[in-house]
Amino acid sequence: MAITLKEVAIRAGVSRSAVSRTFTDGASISDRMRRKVEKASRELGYSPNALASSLTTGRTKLIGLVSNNFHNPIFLEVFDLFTRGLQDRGLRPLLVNLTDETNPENSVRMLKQYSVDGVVVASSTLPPGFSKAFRDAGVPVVHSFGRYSSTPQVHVVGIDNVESGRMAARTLVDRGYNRIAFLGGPQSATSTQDRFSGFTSELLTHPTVATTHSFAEAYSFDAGRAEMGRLLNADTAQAYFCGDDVLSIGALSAIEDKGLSVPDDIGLIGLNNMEMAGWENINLTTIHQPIRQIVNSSIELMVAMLDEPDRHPEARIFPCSVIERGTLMALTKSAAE
Amino acid sequence: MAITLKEVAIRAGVSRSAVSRTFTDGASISDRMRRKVEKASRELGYSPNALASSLTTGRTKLIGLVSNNFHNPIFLEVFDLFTRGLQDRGLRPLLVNLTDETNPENSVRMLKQYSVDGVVVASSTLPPGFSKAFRDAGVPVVHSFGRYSSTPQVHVVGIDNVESGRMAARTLVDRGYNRIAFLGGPQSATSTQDRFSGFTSELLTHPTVATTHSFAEAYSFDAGRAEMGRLLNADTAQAYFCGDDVLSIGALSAIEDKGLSVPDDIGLIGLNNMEMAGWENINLTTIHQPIRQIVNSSIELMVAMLDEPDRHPEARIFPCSVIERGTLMALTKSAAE
DNA sequence: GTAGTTTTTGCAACCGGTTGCAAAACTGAA
DNA sequence: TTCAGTTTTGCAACCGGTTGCAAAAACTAC
Repeated sequence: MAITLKEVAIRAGVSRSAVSRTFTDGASISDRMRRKVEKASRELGYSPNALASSLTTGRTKLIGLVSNNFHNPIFLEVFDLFTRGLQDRGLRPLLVNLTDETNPENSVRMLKQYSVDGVVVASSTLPPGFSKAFRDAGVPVVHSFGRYSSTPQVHVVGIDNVESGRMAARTLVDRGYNRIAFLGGPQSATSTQDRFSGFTSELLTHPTVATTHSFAEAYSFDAGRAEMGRLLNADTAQAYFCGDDVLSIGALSAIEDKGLSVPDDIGLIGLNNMEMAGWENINLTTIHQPIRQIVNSSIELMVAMLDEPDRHPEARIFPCSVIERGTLMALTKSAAE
Repeated sequence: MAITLKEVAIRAGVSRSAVSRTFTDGASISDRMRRKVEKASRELGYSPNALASSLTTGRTKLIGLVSNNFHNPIFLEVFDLFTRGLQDRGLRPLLVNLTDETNPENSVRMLKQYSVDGVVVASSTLPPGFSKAFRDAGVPVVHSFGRYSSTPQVHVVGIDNVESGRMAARTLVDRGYNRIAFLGGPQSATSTQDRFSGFTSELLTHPTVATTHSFAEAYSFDAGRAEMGRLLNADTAQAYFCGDDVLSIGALSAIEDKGLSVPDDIGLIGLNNMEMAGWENINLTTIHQPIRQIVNSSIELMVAMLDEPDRHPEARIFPCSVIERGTLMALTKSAAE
């Protein structure tokens, strides 16, 4: 069906090697020969079979893009950035959806069968052990939005979630709130765990501040809305740190349903700074996570690893910052209440 | 580096064919032999190279998943459904992001180089000519969310966008609105064009109803918000049909910013019935597009085509229905004003 | 024109599998 | 035991490319 190198060789009246070399840059071939081959392949509509060549070169330019975050709209942007960034470098993302799958075995096997050159794990919820499984299988791997460690076993690019939790706690305390709560994503997510741990550790230095916590079932609008709906029946926190903007926005919706208002009745701080957070009628105070840098840096790291697979594992951590908007009460010197 | 069939053969003391046949179901091999081979491969950690085998079998189980809708959150669900559905059938999605790319040539070439077994174009904005390019290149293709035609040149699965436009117009007219407007997605999108054409054609039968139209720059919250922001300064429509829920929700936000209220000041009807549309504080009246069925049906069609590539092109069109919520004024017998 | 050097070319083996074919091994009936 | 029929096995060619190597061709300088 498709035109092969052999057919081009015959038509051009040259050896198969000559055709191959025409399409391999850096190969030794004369201009005259190259022109002959190019003419023939143009006439036949030939284009080389990337998979066949991968057999001998050992490179497929296939990159496994593994994720389980298919409900947080921020990940649509993440996929957009990843796919375009990879494409721009001639790499092809083989997408693996891990929803409902927690162990790496199957994905590792599958991606090895397809001889991917590397794997990007794009997930804020999978544990480090997950990406380690790829490393152990000899596949270059970078974990984007993964858990920060000072002694990384695997390349990690993201933010320091513990610090972001601290930052949120500090911000709430500075505003004078003294009954505050953590509304996290799924408890099994490493990002939730770390944000929570930073949040509570920071509060140890403020023993007068009362704190509670709960977890939404997923990083999604609806989960945030549902969880806040429940909390409003019982909880009495003055302000919440929501582990993600989607949770905040879902929560906001639940608060409005109850006829309460933000920030007058309840304060809210999110994390991510997604586009919607900036809308006038949402106007969410939030912690900015530099998605674009994280993705680009992950891609660069991946590309670097293709040349140097045994590169020493590295953690690339980007700083977060508080984006002041309108869902917290104004900064005050003294504690409120 | 990775274990090959040959090494397994040596270890098991059998021929290479025997190993190959062990991993090919339907192949003629005795139980005793199979056990020997399985033991050896287990010991070595062998798993067959899918790409090498594709060379002789002509099947890669790779499916190109081509889209340019990386800003409409509904597509995160679409990707979720596609990737899981394909995975469940042993197929691997090779994701192609077409943002900023309007001609099919490059994608066709690239996907042929990777010998994909088929291509799913998941886009409501690409013209039919785009998917035809794949068919012309001899690649099985199904266009999901594509333009309906009674004489399809290519397999199409989706809704009848023209009819959905008519449905929206009818709904608005029935509610008694007589100054109504169309707020579409990008004008270049086929779905926008068709919804608009259905909308206006329906209004031909209601000559007393005044109508205007405009187009957002993208199918995104922000584009809807921006466009409605502009319209509120000039336009005087009583109700809008927004070509997508994201536009409606963006528009809603702009309306609230102006201090106007829905449906008292302005009526709104969307399309898609995304999850957020059901939130109490949004409560959007909208036209339901059966995403899940469309995706599943697309996958089934794709699978069928793998066995029967020359299948006659088919259009699978799913019906839409109006979901009554709170952004239109109540049904009335007489025209309002 | 010759010898030495560099570039270009084709041969043939290889990448990691599959598969048609004929020989080998097994089966069961006579 | 023999023999036809069936199943299992290995050989060798093939899938569509790449690449080391040596021969051929093209330069270079004398």
